[in-house]
Amino acid sequence: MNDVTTKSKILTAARQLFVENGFSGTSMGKIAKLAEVNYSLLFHHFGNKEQLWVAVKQSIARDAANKSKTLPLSNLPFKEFLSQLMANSIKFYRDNSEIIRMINWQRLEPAEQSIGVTLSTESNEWLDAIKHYQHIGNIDKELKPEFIITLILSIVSSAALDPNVLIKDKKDLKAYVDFCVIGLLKAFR
Amino acid sequence: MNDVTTKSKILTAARQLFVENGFSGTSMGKIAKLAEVNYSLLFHHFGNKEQLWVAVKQSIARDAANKSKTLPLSNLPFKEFLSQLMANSIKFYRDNSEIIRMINWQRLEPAEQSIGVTLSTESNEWLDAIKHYQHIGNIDKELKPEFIITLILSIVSSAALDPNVLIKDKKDLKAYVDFCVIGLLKAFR
DNA sequence: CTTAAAATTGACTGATCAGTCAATCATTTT
DNA sequence: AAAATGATTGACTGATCAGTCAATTTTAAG
Repeated sequence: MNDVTTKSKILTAARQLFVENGFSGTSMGKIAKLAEVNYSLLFHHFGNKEQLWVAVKQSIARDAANKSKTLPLSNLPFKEFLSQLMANSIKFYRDNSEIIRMINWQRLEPAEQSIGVTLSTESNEWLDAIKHYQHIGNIDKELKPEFIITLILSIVSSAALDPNVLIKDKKDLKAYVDFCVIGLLKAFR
Repeated sequence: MNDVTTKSKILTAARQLFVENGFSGTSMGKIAKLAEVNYSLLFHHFGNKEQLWVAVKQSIARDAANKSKTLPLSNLPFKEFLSQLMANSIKFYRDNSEIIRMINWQRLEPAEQSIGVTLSTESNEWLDAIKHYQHIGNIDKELKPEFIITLILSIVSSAALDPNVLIKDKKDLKAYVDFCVIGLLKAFR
């Protein structure tokens, strides 16, 4: 029953290699070697490569779920709310590059079953927060909350994920976030 | 000298498979089979797998360059300019999903040399257009043109690329683009 | 202590992988 | 017509791939 150790050693190694090289770029042999574990044990503990891939995705998703809480409190002034929302989201993306890579692999590689890694299951909470700020007059009530969320999310994800030529260091990023917050305030009023 | 036909048959097949499955997800054998060409000919015409991969990237980049022109004319009213810019860009992304997939493969898979497929080399023209609209008073002169471009680009790329739960059909997209244009007009003033 | 169950090992399979090579075929040059 | 050049073929290599299996060791239960 050294099972926990061995199984988790395999999972850790698989996670690292799958995140780095994707499904078809990773071989069971390399996973076994990295985990310092007999090759056959991978199949004993996980069945086959695809089941191991699924297990890795679930493991990453579980970790991500525990670290979420990107949404600030709705009793903040709207400007602060926006500012924190963007900062939190960008930090979340930055801190969870594993998930990001995994999501991107999942998008590109032939989809067996896309259950597993996803982002922003908290959409409903976002919607509620937006509606709240519409109700107290910070956001034009004519604007569709779905559009507002989509807009914010696309800004945030690009800022955090895309390697941007125009925004190089952290100072630039901070300035850019401020620029966006001020712009969004005007846009939504 | 049936070279043109054979070589291009290989390139076409390779392009399809590389775009679908990436570098390590594609085998030379499958390319040969799809191209209906002798296996050894791939090496005779392209050297090895990586050189074929590079050739495919160049081929895609070349095609994309010919189809660019996403930038509207700067003598349009700013609102029309923004509107057309977003529509053109989204259409460009939609029409060139091959390039998009290739860029994403390139981002994920171990980078040998990232020459080849890239987007928005026209950044300078974008900058000039923004500065022009700042000069004639449509955009606040205090705002950094780089930030403005980054913002527009991130909105556009997300709208075109990310599978969005909240925006399903073309009507939604059109409405969303209008929403963004109006918002950006207010934000930049 | 005995026995059953689980963990671990190493040897093995057949398929596929990228790449080579000498021989043949087709075309062009001289 | 002869020679040279390039295109094409098929047979081959050694490495790696995912996966199997029987035998052995370790651990847990009665």
